[in-house]
Amino acid sequence: MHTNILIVEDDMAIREMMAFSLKREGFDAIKAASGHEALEQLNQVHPDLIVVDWGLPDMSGIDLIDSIRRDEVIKEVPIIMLTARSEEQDKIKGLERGADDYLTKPASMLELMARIRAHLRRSKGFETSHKLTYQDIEMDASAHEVKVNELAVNLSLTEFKLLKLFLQNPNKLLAREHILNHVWGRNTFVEDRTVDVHILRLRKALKPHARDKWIQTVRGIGYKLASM
Amino acid sequence: MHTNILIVEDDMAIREMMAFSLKREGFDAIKAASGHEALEQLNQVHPDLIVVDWGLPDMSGIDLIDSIRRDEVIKEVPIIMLTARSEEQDKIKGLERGADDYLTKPASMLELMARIRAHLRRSKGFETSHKLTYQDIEMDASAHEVKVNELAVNLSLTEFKLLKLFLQNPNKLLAREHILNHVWGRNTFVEDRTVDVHILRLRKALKPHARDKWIQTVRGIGYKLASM
DNA sequence: CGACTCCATGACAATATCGTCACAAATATG
DNA sequence: CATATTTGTGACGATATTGTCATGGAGTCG
Repeated sequence: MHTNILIVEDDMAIREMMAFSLKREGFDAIKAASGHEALEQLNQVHPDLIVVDWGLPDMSGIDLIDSIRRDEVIKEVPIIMLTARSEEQDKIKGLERGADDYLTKPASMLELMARIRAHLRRSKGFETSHKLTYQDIEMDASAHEVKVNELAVNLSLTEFKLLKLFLQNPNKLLAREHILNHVWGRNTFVEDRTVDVHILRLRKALKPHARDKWIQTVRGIGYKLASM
Repeated sequence: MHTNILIVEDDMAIREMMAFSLKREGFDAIKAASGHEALEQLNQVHPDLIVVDWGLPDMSGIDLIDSIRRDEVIKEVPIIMLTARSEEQDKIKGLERGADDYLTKPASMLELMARIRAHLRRSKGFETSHKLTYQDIEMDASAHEVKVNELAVNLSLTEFKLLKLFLQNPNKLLAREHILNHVWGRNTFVEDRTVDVHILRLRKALKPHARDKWIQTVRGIGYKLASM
């Protein structure tokens, strides 16, 4: 079976050396020299792991990670950041923003390979059960079913996606911006207020079967799923 | 929700420092000073993540990893190795043998915390909450929650940001100028006195649940969060 | 002890934000 | 094709939040 690894690195020498090492180890290397090239590649292939250089000619590696993590399809892919800087703050920023690992250049190819294998070992056999629950709310994402207190609830598609997002982030505050990106997608132009209306509809749909106030309003920011 | 982290480290100073940092960030730290102590602990609790020192008095950290990975119940737990040696061969051996990550001592606590959160994000499927605490005050920024003495406190957005700034700089004197820049932003035109009013409101909000005087006035300059 | 500066506090008006409804357009359903 | 359902948006009243001011009190200094 093929294991595809995407290398995003503008320095040709390093890029080719990494590709060579990867092939030596039996992986398939996909190459990109810039952030936009990487995004183009990602429209075609869904790699098993991505190695990203911090400093790219057109965008920061962090921005690229943001884009990937916001894409519903590929957001689960492990990402290893690579950088010439060794400042601790960069490392921490990278890890906080969604990178899974962080290496400082000049990186040892052997260590990079070892870390790649460690991450792949994890993500293989990664089976997400499509059941999500929070208290009395049960969702079977693959069957597109929602139950509250064992009673089936009928939700429109948007309401369903909205509830799914909440169930994936229980007790977390979700900004309207964030909700828009994840439920409607990044390139759609929808008013902020629209979120409110759909929250209202979701609340109405959940209300009959259970106690109210599952979705709380955080004034000035957004909403969160929480028990009061 | 509790997130248990097992620290396996024979050096007491390092072990306690790590435990302290973990608690500060809202994790529950379990401690073990040797391999056998670790295995005993693992019979009782199933931690969400394990930090293992390479050199233990009774067994090598690698042997401990082997034991863990052979146990059907806990073998999935993420493991971060920590070592005084920086030899590349050790790193690679550790990663090949089942560690998920590898840090060289003296490790920065901030980097360790960032990596811990990155691994938990993977294994738990969502962001771990990032907590700030100072004495009886607890703030979970991602959930937008503040508790004083375990009791929830309702804060407006400005009050929340203000308290967050204080919690990020405990015991530090913050000038009004500085507060304005960080809470209101650099390009907003707000009177200095406005800070005073919001300090007042924040004090009022915190007061009912706990002893007063957390936020002290420093005449002529600003305020600071400090215990008297 | 004055004289002065600086801060705490309450009141208030302006503003921002939210919940809700109604409606029209888009889409699905039969 | 006719009829539901879903979806996005504007409007508007209710409510929370916010910035500013006025006032009195506390702190500081010679």
